[in-house]
Amino acid sequence: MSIAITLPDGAIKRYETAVTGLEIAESIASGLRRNAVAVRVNGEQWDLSRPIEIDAEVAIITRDTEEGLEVLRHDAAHVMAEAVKELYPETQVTIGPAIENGFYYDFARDDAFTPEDLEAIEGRMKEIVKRNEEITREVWQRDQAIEYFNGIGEVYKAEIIAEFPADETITVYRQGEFLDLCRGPHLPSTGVLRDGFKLTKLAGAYWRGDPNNAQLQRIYGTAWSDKKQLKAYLRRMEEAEKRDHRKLGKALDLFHIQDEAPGSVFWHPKGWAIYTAVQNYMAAQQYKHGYQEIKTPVLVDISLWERSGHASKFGDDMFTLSSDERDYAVKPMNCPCHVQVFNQGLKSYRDLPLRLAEFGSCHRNEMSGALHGIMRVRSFVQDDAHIFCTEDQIQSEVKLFIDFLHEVYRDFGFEEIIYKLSTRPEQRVGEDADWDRAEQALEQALNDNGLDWELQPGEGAFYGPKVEFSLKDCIGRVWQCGTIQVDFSMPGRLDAEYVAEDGSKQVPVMLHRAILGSIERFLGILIEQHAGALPAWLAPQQVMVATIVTDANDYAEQVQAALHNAGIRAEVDLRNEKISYKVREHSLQKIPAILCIGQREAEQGTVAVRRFGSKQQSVVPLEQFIDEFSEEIESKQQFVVGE
RNA sequence: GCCUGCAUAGCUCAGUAGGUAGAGCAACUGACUUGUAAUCAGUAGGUCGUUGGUUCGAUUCCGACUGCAGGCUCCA
Repeated sequence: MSIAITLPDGAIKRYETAVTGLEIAESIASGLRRNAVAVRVNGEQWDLSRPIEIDAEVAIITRDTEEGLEVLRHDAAHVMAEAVKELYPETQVTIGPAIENGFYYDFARDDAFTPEDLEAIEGRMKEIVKRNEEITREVWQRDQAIEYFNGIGEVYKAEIIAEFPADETITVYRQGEFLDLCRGPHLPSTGVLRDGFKLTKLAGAYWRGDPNNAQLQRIYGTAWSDKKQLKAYLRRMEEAEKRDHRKLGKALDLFHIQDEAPGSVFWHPKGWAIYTAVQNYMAAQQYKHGYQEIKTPVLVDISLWERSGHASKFGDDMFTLSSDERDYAVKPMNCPCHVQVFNQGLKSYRDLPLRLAEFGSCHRNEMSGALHGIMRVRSFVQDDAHIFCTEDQIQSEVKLFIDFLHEVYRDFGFEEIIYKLSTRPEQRVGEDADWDRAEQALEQALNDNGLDWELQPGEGAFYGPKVEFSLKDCIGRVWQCGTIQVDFSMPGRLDAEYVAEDGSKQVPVMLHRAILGSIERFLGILIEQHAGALPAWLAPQQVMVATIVTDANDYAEQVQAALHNAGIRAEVDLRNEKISYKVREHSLQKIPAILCIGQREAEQGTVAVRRFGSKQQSVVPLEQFIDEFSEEIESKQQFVVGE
């Protein structure tokens, strides 16, 4: 018998007997063996120590690759579980996967883990790594495994295994005294994990993600190929946290939130300047793209929400109030109101597609634990719009919308967009045939645009499937911003109709769509994306005119007036302070341009320009600066480092 | 809503093994007229989130509440 092993470079190695990944790695280079964490055999991940007995394509997985890191992180979870079992034997283990940048493990235990426990666990993990326990794979019968785990009091593990088919064999991994159900692969021994890991946080998590189940204790950690990588990651996170919109919102005096209005934002002058800049931009864009802007009431009788179906599904999350013996809801969304506008007067097929847009002020009683800065609030404004169209027009409208969204995101400097298609949920309204067509229309539009999208089965809205467009915040959390949703149900429920070509009355299809989503959330992400240093067209203060001597005050005010005349947001700083003091302060405020004005500038009609992010100055005539800066605003240029 | 943690001056934070608190910056006053990331001196500023309890005495210990943070769940 001879086994042919094909390596990634096409080379073929022959072995007389079964060979392990570790042996193959060793035979290629000792460095490769040192960095090996697992092996890919015919596309499947295997343990390095598992004998390969047939001809196979084999690739060694090393610790510095994404795939290798995933193996390391998964092992870190197991080592953590072993440490927890050693320190707190009464604890039950449940599941512990690798995740982006790290891993977690969910434990069941009556006493809560404390931050001090975390240190102890991490210390024990290091010991386990030092012990370098061999990790071995064993194949068990399902029933044998259930019996074993129940026998040692690990009922969660037994429950997981009990869901496998009765005749299925399962794999368990043994390291020291610790035995865990696992598909693998795992490292040959705990020492291979090395020291690039750290436990980071403690959290509650429901068993199987269901709030009706017991709440487990989840310990998160991060793991990297070595300590250097770990430190680099921790430094990156530290840097990223400086971009947090809540910190910048305070430091740059943009907004605040206070106890009396949880989940609602108090916008300060500078924050509101950004807000209006964004909203005005969107209004102009929507007009350009064939939308008509409307405004609908915030307080609407509850009966409308009962007819639309929102009251029964979201009643608990709606703010309601009574007055003059009528019950009202503070609108949580705009669509039923937009249908009311559509319903005024008789509509013809010639009116379609009809695109109604609104900066709709919405309130939702979000759970207290869900609130997050200005990203997740109870009071927000959507750049909402509803497109009333025929079924034939869905495809092209969705395509137009995606192009529109891309144009907007590009202007704001967003390159990385996450696309998701969410399909029919269990609790829904409408016919399955309609859902079929709606889902296909969205999928088709995504594919026509050549986008790389992810399917989220069952995550659609109750009235229709949706495409979500998400962006990441400073530490990589994903937030949904844009969306487009196909709705075959609500127009009918709310009696919308139009006269078709043949004179018959038809129910239009409604597309719900938003590009920014919640303006509040979008601004939070925008602030983080730019670390507070917004490009000139969005900066709340675009130019600061700072005097060097009081003799230049008059000229500085003339400069400010000239900037105002050119439509530039400019402030003037006449304080009796040194110019370096003013430069420092306005630089910390991340103002795009500081114009320093001294005796010379006053005499020559020039300005000394210092752009944010640069230590250079250039002295130019005032008119030239205004022209160039206006052009920069006009073209929505991204952040520019000055000459 | 659930789990864990946190709440001290306008901001960032220190502190009290239980005896009603301190720094830097900001603010205010004065001096300095200044050329590109902090001029100097002085003054003022806090019911230590709210509320019960233990105690001779609570900002500190315990409980409740509110809010915030990180997760979980939810997200029309």
